Amino acid sequence: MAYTLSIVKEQIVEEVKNSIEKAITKGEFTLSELPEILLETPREKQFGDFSTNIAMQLPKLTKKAPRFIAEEIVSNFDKSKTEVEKVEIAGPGFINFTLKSGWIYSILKDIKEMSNDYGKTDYGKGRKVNVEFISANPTGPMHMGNARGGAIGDGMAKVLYWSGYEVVKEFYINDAGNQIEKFGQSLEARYLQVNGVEVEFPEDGYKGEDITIHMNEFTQIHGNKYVDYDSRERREIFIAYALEKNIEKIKEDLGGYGIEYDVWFHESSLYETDEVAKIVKELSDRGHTYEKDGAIWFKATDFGCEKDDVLVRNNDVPTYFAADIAYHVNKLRTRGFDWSIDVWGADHHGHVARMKAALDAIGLSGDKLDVIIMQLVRLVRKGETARMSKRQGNMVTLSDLIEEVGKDAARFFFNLRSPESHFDFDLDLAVEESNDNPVFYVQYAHARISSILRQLEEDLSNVDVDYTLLDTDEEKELIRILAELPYEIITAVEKMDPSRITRYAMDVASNFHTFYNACRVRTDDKKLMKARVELVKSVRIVLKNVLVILGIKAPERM
RNA sequence: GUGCCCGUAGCUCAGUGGAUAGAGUGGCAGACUUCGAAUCUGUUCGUCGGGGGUUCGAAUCCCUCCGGGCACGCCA
Repeated sequence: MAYTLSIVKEQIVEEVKNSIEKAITKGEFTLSELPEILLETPREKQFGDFSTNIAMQLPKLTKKAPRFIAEEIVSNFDKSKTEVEKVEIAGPGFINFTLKSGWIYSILKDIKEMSNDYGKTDYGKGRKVNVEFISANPTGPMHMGNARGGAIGDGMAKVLYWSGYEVVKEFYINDAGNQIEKFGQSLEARYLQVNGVEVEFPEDGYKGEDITIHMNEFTQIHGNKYVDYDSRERREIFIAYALEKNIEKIKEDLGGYGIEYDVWFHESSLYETDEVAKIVKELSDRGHTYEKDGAIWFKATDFGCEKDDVLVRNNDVPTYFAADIAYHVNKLRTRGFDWSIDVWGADHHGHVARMKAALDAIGLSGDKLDVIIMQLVRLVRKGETARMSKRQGNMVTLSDLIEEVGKDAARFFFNLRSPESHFDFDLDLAVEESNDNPVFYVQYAHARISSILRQLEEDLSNVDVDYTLLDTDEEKELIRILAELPYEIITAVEKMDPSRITRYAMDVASNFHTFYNACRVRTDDKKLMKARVELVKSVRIVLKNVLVILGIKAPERM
């Protein structure tokens, strides 16, 4: 999967290295270690196709002026080994390369050959990575924060896959622990109320209407016979019933949101297999725990954390933290993932350091875990921010959102900003201006191309393709953007930010629309027309691939 | 109080050591007898939160202060 662009860049980097070595051989300067040579694309066209700042990196190491070094590199640079036409020194010591005009056209050949795979690389070398996201509590429906996590997590999984990783998408079902207890108490109270028994509702219980609905339906099916049951027993029955319903609903909603998981991992399974107890014992055996006030503590402070944390409470019930350690050990050791990426809300950021510390303590490197912390979504309604709480039951659910703004818009919108940006979701605006949503801008470009290709049915198969006819600024600029796709995807992986792909999509669409208004595809000049048809086809491939990554439809008509 | 995230155009955000800080949106002025005007073109808009420092060069790195969010539990 060697793309034209990477070959062209590599040649230049190699030749810059050679030039520096030649200068050293001639005794112009000395250098113990050569820093990495980076080629960047200059903002201004006048500075050529690529530039490097290497001459400005070297003064410290060589004790020579940057311009002197730049001149040495340029005078030793052998253009014939590259696609370079012109080398210039500019500003404080930039070396700017202008390429021969024909080089970009082979990008179009790359795209045509790889088609639906264009953009894929072997960057990840098949390393196994687990992406865990949303992992909403199954005690109720998913909310807008989960929607953001879903768009980010699924997008992240896609760019990893496109970069040559072996990816597993996973949902961690928190079906154990304290909140399940509360869930059971809430269900029980509603059941009794539904059946005419006056009881007080638990103060910190789940107040959402969904709890009552569950128990209404349950009563219709099973009647009121549980009124006289043992409390503990009936709670378990209610929990099992409602949990299954909720998980079903979560799967259904996520299907409507375009997200399919490979693995649904039950927290409760970690207790069934005793993995939680085993991991606590393993930490103890390694000497990283102690007892205090009847509880077992993890010595997180030994691993750079600010305070220690409880693993097992004084009532012998393990904490969520203990289960989470067992879960990550299960991912990284039992199942052998090389890398675990979790998407968490900002309210959990304090958990990151101790989680990594625990993995270090267990002898697995905490570096194998990366957590994408996304800032919380704040809901704005009628200009006012609304607090959302599952227990208060006043939230906007994922299915509400999809119903109002549509799957594509929601997916696009939640991947518009980088995860760490604070995000105000103005519901009124999203509903009211849904036609102005940028998702349509990108989809429109795809539909427009499809329309063009539908209409240009004239048989051009006898005409040879001559890409060099595509020589306007708009055409060349468009081709350059198309060439970036594989690197944009890799950058999204490196920065752990799939929203880069959304912005890239808009960039492609924008350049296409500009081209469309400047150049006519249908012309009397059949050779030119053929070349433009091929260009337009390439744009469609890139748009489609990008929309696949984002989980958004690429419509042929709209 | 301590830790983390954020502060860039009227608004929403890119840019995290390079050249004259960019998009979208809004405002203004234009472009369809011609491949889809859900589009395009031009134009307006900046104490990069304030101050100090590091260096050839800082929105970007360091220090400090201000403002907003989150966390600091034997909750998850």
